[in-house]
Amino acid sequence: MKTISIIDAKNHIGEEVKIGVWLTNKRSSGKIAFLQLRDGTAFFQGVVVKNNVSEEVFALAKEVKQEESLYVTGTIHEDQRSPFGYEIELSGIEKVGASENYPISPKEHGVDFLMDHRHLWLRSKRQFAVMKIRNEVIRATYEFFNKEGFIKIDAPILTGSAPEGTTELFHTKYFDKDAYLSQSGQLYEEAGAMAYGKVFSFGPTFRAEKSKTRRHLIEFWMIEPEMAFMHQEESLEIQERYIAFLVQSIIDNCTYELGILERDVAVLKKYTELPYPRISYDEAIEMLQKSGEFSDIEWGVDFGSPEETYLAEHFSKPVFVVNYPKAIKPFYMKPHPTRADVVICADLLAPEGYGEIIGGSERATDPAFLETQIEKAGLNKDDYQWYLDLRRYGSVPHSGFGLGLERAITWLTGEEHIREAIPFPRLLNRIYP
RNA sequence: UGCUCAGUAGUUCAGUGGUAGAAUAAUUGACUGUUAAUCAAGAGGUCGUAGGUUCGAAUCCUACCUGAGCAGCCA
Repeated sequence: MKTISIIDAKNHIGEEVKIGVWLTNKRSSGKIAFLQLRDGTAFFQGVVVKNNVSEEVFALAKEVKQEESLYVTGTIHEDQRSPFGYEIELSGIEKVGASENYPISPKEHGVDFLMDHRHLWLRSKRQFAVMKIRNEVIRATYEFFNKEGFIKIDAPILTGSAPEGTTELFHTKYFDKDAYLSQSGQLYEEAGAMAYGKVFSFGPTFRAEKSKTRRHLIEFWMIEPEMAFMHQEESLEIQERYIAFLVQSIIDNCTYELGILERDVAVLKKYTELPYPRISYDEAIEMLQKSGEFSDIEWGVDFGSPEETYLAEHFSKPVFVVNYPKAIKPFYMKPHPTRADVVICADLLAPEGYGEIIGGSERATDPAFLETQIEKAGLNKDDYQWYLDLRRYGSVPHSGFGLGLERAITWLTGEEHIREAIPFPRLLNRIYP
């Protein structure tokens, strides 16, 4: 007898098969029992008919408990009554691991309770769907950048330099020296781009900010491409192609999961249509000033979350906001050739109020300019000598961007909160489990 | 970090000064197509913690702890 996965049930209609499963729920009557089963690939139902099985098997079907692990054997059937389309009529049940008083019931639970049981919550259907989509986004990311000629260059997680705002960095020791957990791999990716042309990183980043919103994690994963011999406009084209590719990949490969989440595929489909609109920071300020709601906003300030949502609502697709004031952006961004007060950069705002998912820019290439910038930002020049070397030895125009993985997943899945886009979220004051 | 709200049964909540409640889960029983199944039964509590007011506090007051939502910061 073949051992199969639930997701492959459609290829085994009429066959007797064996599956290793967990019980998610159970309904039974005197002569029939319905066991809701999951195996990590999908969810479907096992039917046990009293007259067709031994007394022992039916008795076992009646007493099996939520989240007990089982080997079940039976015959796969197509069935219109099943939301999954297929069922298994069981002939045998073998208990593998017991489960007493499983804490998560099919009914409602509060956030705190679920977060304390995150290790078990992951078994639930919605969490399953989100994690599968997360996996598809990661898989599609590798596919996209490989096919575009990028290579993956891993940035270090422990860094020795201490930028000015150390309050938002996690401090640790590196033997007898100070060290900090990475909050971006970008500067290292620039070194990678000068070595290998087009590179990207994918790794965890850490921000010790006291952020407490539905869009922030303390530990999150970032995808940071960096491209040599590339100006802003070409970078924006790669960014929008990348996002469209992610959307198309989950439409193609996550139909079942999107169905579980009740995510409207027609809405997602619109996000694959390129190009995405581009507006300048200046135009964005004008839109906000005319809005009524934000009419007192002045040129030079950064947008808050309500402003980003307002801007994004005016477009049915993600929108690039380009060329922000120099004063509110990091030291490494390239100054605008004709406007001293802005830099060449772009943020990509997701629709539906999900906020900024990409931040990127063209990078400054002049070593003297960068040195001044580093001083102005109050950073230690010695820590950045290696970074300045990148401009001393064959500097070229180059651009890069960073995508917040969990932000993108929250948006793509239509979830309410970023904490559900990562298996074990690290949130303000929450590091268990 | 600020503002707002909330901590009562395993869970989700009601109870706003006078005997601690419901639903659901778990347990036991009934039921041949259930989909958060249904029906019946019994069981389940240091009302976040510490003080205070009162004849009497889950309820009013003070402090603290914990969580959530929003904001700032950002991806």
